[in-house]
Amino acid sequence: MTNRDTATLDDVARRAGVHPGTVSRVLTRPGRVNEKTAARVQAAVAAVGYRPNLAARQLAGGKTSRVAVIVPDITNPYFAEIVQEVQLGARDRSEAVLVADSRQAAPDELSAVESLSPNVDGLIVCSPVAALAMVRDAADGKPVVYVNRRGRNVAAVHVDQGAVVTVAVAHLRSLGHDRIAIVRGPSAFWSAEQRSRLAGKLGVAQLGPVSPTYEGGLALIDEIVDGAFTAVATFNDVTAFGVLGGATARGIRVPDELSVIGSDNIPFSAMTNPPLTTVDGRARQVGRAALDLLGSLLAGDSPRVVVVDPAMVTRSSTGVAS
Amino acid sequence: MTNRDTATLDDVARRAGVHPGTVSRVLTRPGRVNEKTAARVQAAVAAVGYRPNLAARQLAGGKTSRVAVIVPDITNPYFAEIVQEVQLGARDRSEAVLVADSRQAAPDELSAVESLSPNVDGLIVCSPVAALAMVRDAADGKPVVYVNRRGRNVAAVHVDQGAVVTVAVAHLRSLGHDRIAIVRGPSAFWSAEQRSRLAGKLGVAQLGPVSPTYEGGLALIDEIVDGAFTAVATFNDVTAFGVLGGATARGIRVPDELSVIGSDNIPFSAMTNPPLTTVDGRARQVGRAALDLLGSLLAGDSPRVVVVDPAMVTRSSTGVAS
DNA sequence: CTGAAAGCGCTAACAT
DNA sequence: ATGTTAGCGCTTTCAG
Repeated sequence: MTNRDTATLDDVARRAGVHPGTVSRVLTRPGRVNEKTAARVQAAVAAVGYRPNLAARQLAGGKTSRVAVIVPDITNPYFAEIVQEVQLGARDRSEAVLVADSRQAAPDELSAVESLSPNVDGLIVCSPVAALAMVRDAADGKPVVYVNRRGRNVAAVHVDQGAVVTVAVAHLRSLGHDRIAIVRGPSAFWSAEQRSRLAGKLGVAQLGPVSPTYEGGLALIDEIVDGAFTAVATFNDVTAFGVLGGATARGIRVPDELSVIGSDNIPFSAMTNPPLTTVDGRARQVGRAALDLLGSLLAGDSPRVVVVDPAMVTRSSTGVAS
Repeated sequence: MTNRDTATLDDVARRAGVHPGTVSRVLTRPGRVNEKTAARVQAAVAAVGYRPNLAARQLAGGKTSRVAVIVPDITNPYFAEIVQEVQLGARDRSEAVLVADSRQAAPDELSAVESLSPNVDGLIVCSPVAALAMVRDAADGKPVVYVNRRGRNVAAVHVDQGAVVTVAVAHLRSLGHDRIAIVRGPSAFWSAEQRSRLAGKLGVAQLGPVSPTYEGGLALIDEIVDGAFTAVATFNDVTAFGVLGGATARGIRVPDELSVIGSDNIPFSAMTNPPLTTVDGRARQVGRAALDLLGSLLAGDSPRVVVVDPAMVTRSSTGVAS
């Protein structure tokens, strides 16, 4: 009916015949207490089914047992997988996960960080578009891990963007293509800028920038035809779907007349017709690494950067140059 | 650098020249305080940039300003859209959103509800597979809204499952099909059972049950061929993608030889080849309604059930019977 | 309508 | 190694 009375720390203390302070120590600082009393306390905890009151804990000690994840679009399976992985990992550390969707708008991103940070132990910010200094300020001292963005002296985990381009272009060249274009993503994205830089070095043509959506890809087909490209590497899988759609609409056969390669390897990329060749962005690995990194920050380590290697996934949207 | 000192309620009180208790009243029970003092307090709040400490608020008063959403699979865009919509709405009510992914396993679902409920004002549980009574118990008195599941005397918002079947079958029949099959979803799903019941009444053949995944759909193609069905309505879009994939693999042309109709209308369903005809499950509307309903529960209203009408989305995976 | 005082459940300094 | 004592910042009685 109503709340069954929740056992409190004092209840545990009473049952174990110790002072509440001791129970607290057992629960938060293992080792600083006698083994036998600790055991007795643990038994009492189990016996009464004690569950710590997080609000009280936060108020007294500052620890929230919550982390926040901010994503540009939870509807994009790449980020959904990251969130899922973070949530799984967090569950194991008995942390809850707050999520906010920034719709890749800097103001929303900042206000999410600002409103969430007082109530979490740390934050994971995916593909931030706001200036890193502003995000840091908004986080107000709480540790933050950046995903797919790096910066001076901040913790980050990101896919090796240079490798994404290298690997895609190498795949295409091995198929005999020499009229290759890569599609630029929005310039607010760090990843887009990184790829663009490398594409320049590789002497590969660049299309766009376009928004990383189906429509963005669809709109590209004219440029592709006009440029007589035989192969195109898109910014992400959804954009690749758009290119595929545009090709179908124009009667261009993939991969016979045009090779298309995506990026991310979202599950749906295996379900298109033809199945999409893509570069795996390792969403799960990224999510897991981000949480681990946040954990190490929380433990007092200094910021590190984790670079994740992408991987070619060859399916049927790429073929030998005609 | 470190936390810029956060203004406290006492600071506001001091600045406004009133007692802290009064500030609290102004903030939580508008109307119970003199207009002029209220205005003065509001001014002080703005002046010092006061932000309430949620932990303290929860400890003292019980309100958390958080809601939890539990989904079976955040990676499924149908649920991602619901979550996105809930988060958007929650932002407007300055509530934060906790999310947990239950992987459609009853134990995970229950433990998520149990661990989250003490720290939220209410919960939205999507497509629960655990018994409703157990979920209610796990929620320990916190209001819960069920999505796509109904039960005795509980608040719920769900798509009219009967209409999903009716609409799909009507569409197919209008195209001249009379060898129609519907695909059953897992029997733990309320929606699956509802549809199955109606399919029985409609005299439509039933395939499965299969898991609501790509693989589930893929595996169905033999049954479809063996049954000489000319049209199939799947449990959700992802399953439809599997059927599409299976058809392609067997050289069966869609829609010429087989009409396929999905359910949900996830964005990707417009991006397949051919684009999928499907029944829109109104994810955003469902998400919004769930949050509103939770709000009304929180306001003290009694549980209601909101039924959302699905809508036919005709694209190119269905055609006239051959 | 507003001031005063108590206390939510816990952690962290300080004692012992 | 454990007991003791203060609060954390807020809401909510209870007075007046």
